[in-house]
Amino acid sequence: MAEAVWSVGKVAKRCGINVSTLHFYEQQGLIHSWRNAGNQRRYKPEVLRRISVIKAAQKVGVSLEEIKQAFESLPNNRTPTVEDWQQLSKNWQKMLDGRIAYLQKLRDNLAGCIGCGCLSMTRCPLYNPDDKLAESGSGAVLLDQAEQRARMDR
Amino acid sequence: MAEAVWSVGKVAKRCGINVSTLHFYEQQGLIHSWRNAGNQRRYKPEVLRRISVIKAAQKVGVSLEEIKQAFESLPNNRTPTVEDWQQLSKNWQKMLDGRIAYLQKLRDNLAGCIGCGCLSMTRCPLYNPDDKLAESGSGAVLLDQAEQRARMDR
DNA sequence: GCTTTACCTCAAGTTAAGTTGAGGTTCTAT
DNA sequence: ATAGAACCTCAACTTAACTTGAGGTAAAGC
Repeated sequence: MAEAVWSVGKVAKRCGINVSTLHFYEQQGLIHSWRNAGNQRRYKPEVLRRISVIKAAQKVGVSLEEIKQAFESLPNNRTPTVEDWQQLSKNWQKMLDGRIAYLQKLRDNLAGCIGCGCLSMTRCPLYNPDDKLAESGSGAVLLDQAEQRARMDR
Repeated sequence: MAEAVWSVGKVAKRCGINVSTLHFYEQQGLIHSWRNAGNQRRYKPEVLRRISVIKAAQKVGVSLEEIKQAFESLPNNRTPTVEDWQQLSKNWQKMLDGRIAYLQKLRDNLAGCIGCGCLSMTRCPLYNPDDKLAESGSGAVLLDQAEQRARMDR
């Protein structure tokens, strides 16, 4: 069975990150520890889950700041329960769905667009400087905005 | 019809970016210009396409370095043809497909994982420190790696 | 008991991707 | 022909996310 208390070095090794990164995350309020008699950091196994989530999130481009905010929904007075984590998971899924949708649209538009040779500033979705795809969420947004631009340019 | 030559300010405005960013991109070798008699930058309309691609790529987390490498497949002695851009588009699509696959796996694993409460270091995909999902591309990679870890841990 | 390894703090350095500012020149519009 | 907008260079600053290093303490192994 796993021990209930982890040292900074153990956590670092298990997670494949540097000790300095753990110091840093703690300083940023992303993880927490207490100290032993000799002033060394001690962790609950819970920290491993947090770090996993941090790393997973970073891979998809979420900033530490956003991660921190997500973690604020977790209780800091007690160890998060399954339900606490499930709630966070739900929120993340929405975000992930959004990102997936964005990527898919981008891929599909690139196919028709990047190689089309049209060079029409007013029509080509790619030239749209301020598309809000990630937020807007549904439909042929790129094309809609291209239409709007075409109208404006007249 | 659009003029064949653009000033730095026009490009910046059209693309919704700062003039300083154009200077920066040029310095990084991502875009090119020539100078007029008064030493001011002049651009071919082609630059708009480049910037659109840069911006689109950045949104999905591609670094300028990677973008630069992708651009190196474009000819620098002549204006890129439709075929040149189509080739780049193809490469990007592979990359985008990879990222989409990664996000989908992540989302699905989060669903089963983040809220499961298992805390089993050896089994939980999320604890896998060095997953190479993005590169490996296919199959139940997360789970495979969790298996490997379980074996190693014995 | 002693040595080696792990840990501590705090300050400074690093990389990416820009931004800001000073000091000076060129365009453009009236 | 002149004012104001746009442009130029170069250096320094900014933010995120860490890393490195110095100088010192604690813990673990033999």
